[in-house]
Amino acid sequence: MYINLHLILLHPMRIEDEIKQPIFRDDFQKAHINLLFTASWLQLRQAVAFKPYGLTLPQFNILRILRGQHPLPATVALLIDRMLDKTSNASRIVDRLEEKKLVTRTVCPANRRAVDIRITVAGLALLERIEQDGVLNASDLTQLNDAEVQQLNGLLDKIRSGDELPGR
Amino acid sequence: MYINLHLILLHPMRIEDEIKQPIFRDDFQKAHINLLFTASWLQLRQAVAFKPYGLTLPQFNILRILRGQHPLPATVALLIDRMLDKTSNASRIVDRLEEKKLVTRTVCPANRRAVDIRITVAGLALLERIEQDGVLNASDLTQLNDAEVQQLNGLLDKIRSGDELPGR
DNA sequence: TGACATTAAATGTATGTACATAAATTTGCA
DNA sequence: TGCAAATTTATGTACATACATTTAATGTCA
Repeated sequence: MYINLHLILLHPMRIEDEIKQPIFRDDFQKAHINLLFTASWLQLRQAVAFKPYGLTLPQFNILRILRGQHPLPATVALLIDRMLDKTSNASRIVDRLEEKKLVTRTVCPANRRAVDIRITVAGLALLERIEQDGVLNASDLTQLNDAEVQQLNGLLDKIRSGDELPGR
Repeated sequence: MYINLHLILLHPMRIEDEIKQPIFRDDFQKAHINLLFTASWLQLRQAVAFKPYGLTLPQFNILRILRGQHPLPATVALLIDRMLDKTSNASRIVDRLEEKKLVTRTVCPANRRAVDIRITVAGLALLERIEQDGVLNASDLTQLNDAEVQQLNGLLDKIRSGDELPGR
């Protein structure tokens, strides 16, 4: 039930082998934990890969959204709309990118409530360097072949299909 | 590439249908995002389910570890060892459980560096109530059948197999 | 014994998430 | 026109993660 993440990160093995509580109730429970655990594993690998560049994952993602817009600006509302998690706080992530001179913030002249956010030359250069170093490829699912990846996508889509959030 | 979590939470659909950037580079990239995304989806469902009980997920997990030890105490070191993420801060999560009178902290008489942490009667009662209300089952992978769940476990195990963390 | 290393927990700092609220601007309509 | 509602961003609080450092107690060994 409870797993030591860093141990597995360094010495990958089947999830049973790291479980302290003896067994899972059933394969469903195992899959549930396995899913959360594998996602953490991927995220930690990514975070470690980005660390040498002084970026966190959310900061990297926002930079990429901004590059997608470049040379047009993005507003905070656009960033929120495109981020993985809608409720996270784009304003403060942009604060940190601004401190590092990777983005600029200017009041939108057409609508003074809004803020135009633009990636800087330094921001573009940093993204390019990260991509040229192959940081993204390092965290790919290289252990799976094409058929397996398609299977996985089907299963994950199915998990989220056909039901509503209970009690809301 | 970037997905609106809360929309999907309320209206599950295939992951392509929520993507703002037009397409994935390939099925591998899609599976990567799909995995992170589905795990967030499960976690958010769980967090929402625990909210009425005034617990966060890490707090709930630590309570369960403590019940597993009960009536013996656990040390902070034992909690860290059994938690999903070894580097998270068990001390401060125990702080919050202690404020809610769900656990007690006493200096270990045999080793005054260590702290004995025990679940209280109120803590045990809360766990029982949560489980009787079926909160755990609500977040199961009910959309999959037995064969699919086994397939999923195999694929997830395979993702983490056979390589080391690059550059560490 | 006493100096030094080791261990266990707590604390500090930076970041991010989740959620509520505030502040400024714009919109819309009586 | 003028005032309420809506929009856009920023801020505040609580909690958690990640990582470094501190504090206290114990262990080791010359």
